[in-house]
Amino acid sequence: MKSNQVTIVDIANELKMSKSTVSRALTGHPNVKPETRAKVTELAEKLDYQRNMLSISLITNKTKTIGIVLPDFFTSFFPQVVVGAQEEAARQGYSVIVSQCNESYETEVANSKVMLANRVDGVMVSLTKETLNYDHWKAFIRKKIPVVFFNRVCEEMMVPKVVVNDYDAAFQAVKHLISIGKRRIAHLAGPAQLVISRKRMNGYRDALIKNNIPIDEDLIIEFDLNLTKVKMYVKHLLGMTNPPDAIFAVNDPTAIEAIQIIKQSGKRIPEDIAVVGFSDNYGSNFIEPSLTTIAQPVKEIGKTAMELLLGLMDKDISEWKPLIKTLDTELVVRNSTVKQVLEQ
Amino acid sequence: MKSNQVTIVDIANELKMSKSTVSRALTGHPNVKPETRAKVTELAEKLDYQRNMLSISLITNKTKTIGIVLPDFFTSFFPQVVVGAQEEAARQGYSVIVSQCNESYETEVANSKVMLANRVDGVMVSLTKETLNYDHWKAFIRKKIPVVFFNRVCEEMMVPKVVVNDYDAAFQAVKHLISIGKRRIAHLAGPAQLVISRKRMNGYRDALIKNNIPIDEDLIIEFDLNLTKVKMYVKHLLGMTNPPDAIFAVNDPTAIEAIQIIKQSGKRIPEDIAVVGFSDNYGSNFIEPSLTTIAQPVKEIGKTAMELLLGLMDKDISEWKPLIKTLDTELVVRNSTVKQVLEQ
DNA sequence: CTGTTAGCGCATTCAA
DNA sequence: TTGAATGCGCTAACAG
Repeated sequence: MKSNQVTIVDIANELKMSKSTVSRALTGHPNVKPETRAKVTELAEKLDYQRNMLSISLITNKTKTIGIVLPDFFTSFFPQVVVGAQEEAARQGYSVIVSQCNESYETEVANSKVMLANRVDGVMVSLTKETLNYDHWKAFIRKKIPVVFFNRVCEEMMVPKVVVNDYDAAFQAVKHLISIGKRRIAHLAGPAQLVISRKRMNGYRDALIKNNIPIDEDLIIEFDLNLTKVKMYVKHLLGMTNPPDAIFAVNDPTAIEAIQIIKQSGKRIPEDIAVVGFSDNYGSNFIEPSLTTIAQPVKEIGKTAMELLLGLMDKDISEWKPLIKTLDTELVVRNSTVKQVLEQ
Repeated sequence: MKSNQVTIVDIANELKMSKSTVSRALTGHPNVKPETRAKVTELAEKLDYQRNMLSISLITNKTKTIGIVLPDFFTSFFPQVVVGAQEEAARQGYSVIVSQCNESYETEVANSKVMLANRVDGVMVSLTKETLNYDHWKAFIRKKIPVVFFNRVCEEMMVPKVVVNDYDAAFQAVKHLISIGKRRIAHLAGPAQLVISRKRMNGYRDALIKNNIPIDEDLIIEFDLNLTKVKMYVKHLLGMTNPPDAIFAVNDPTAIEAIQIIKQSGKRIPEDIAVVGFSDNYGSNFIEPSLTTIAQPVKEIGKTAMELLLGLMDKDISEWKPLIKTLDTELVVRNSTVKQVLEQ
């Protein structure tokens, strides 16, 4: 089936000149008579000629396409990261191809193959909660295709990463709980294979220790982020003989789930039990009580990761520095810890 | 810069055979001695050979890539559509390239150019709220690149579309409000250039008429979906001498915004004023009171649109039928209209 | 069964 | 300033 798109040959024939001249005229090559260039560009415009990036990619071995691989598309977090990343990519003349993995390691591997097949010039990756093996990403490095991790990063790979100050943020969140008088602070933690889970956990532990509050391992529940399990955990916590007076959740969806269970139980938030989340997802400001949480600079994470990635583009692999950018977060205090004065 | 990826030539040289034999062995061509094929595939495996889709695309004039252009990534709606679409695309061996437009017409045009430059085999489009000119999409048809609209469709283009029964759903929603005793039902409507806005508006009007309730134009507020304006509108409605006893909002974010304003005003939901939204977005089930809304089969919308699009792939343009698929929605009754019995 | 050749659309030598 | 020739990696048509 013949192409329906106009090619350089079409223009050359029409204008009775060589393809190379047309090509030069179209690519802004200096050695073209202005008059010739005018004729060519005019006809190209008229015919709605579009350069075939495929052939150029074949020649240059560059596709000007960046792959973004995400663990999920469920909350507002990752889509917003994509927005930031895409803007930056567009600014630098790159397109973006996105795929999400439904938090499945196998899908992640499959998606990495898609990126390879599409000959992306680089990938921006956030790992699924299942991912423990990184061979599929190491293969990119072997092929000299740069990889940048963000949010859910791979510690053992020496590549650029964009993260937030998870440890500090968690520390601040727990400190905030302590400052409002809470002492038995539970932690609904993410799976230990995720670096962010461990960092938030450490921030939690250290905040307690620094404030001379003994750590009660019974108040720490680590789980796989499967939200259906939160109900059971929260009920368990509430039913303890010495129940917690606060919960620090590893992320907002977990915190939101927890809030609903606590409300059903009849306990008051924050008086009986305060709740803090992480990320300031969509919805966290209008759940009742509104959720105190750690706001991440979502779009900036995407933008920064893309900048880091594109920065490696023209460099030799020997110059790839495993730079780690740590962005700042902000504790957003809402009603789930401190009742706010209603503003009109 | 030489490619770092293994090519067929590399394998052919290593094995001292012709490139065509290697190619045949790798593509599953029947006329290859099993022994030869074994040798080739083994070496390909070992060298981590990856077919360069670029050259194949150049030959076949097909990229096996579908573009998805969305108005925004703000709510959970469009990302979920992408998930459905991507799954179906992957199933049929296609990749997907996504871009979102921040509800800007100009960005939509720019994104359409990106899709063209990337030589997508087809596009799945939902229009921005600003879009009134469709030349950029008509250009696709001229180039024989199929276009399928979904959700925010273009009426004047005769191409396949995937929508939900917006009219019926709106009708049901308003009928539901009437059934619980509401009579002065306001409508926060979307901009008239969006077909979905008009259909929902018509469903709203007809439901009132069918139930012998006079339409009060003062209760109908059409706006550009800019959420910051909702506060003003709702306050205006609440301040009327004869205020509405219900609000039907064109989408969930609007309804959620409305609920918050109403709560601040001290009015009770649903006793004083009931609220219904549209789409069942993330968050609608946990806002308080939880939002009665119309649930859309989000992933199925994506899947269906992709099926329709891929169905056109091998067909001649003369066979493209402007099929319109209308998917069913479901009224989800929650506390913003009828207080539910708490389930444990 | 395997090798040879041509060509997809373009940019880029080298010649003129 | 322009034209002709080469090749990016691969498949397919044509010979053996």
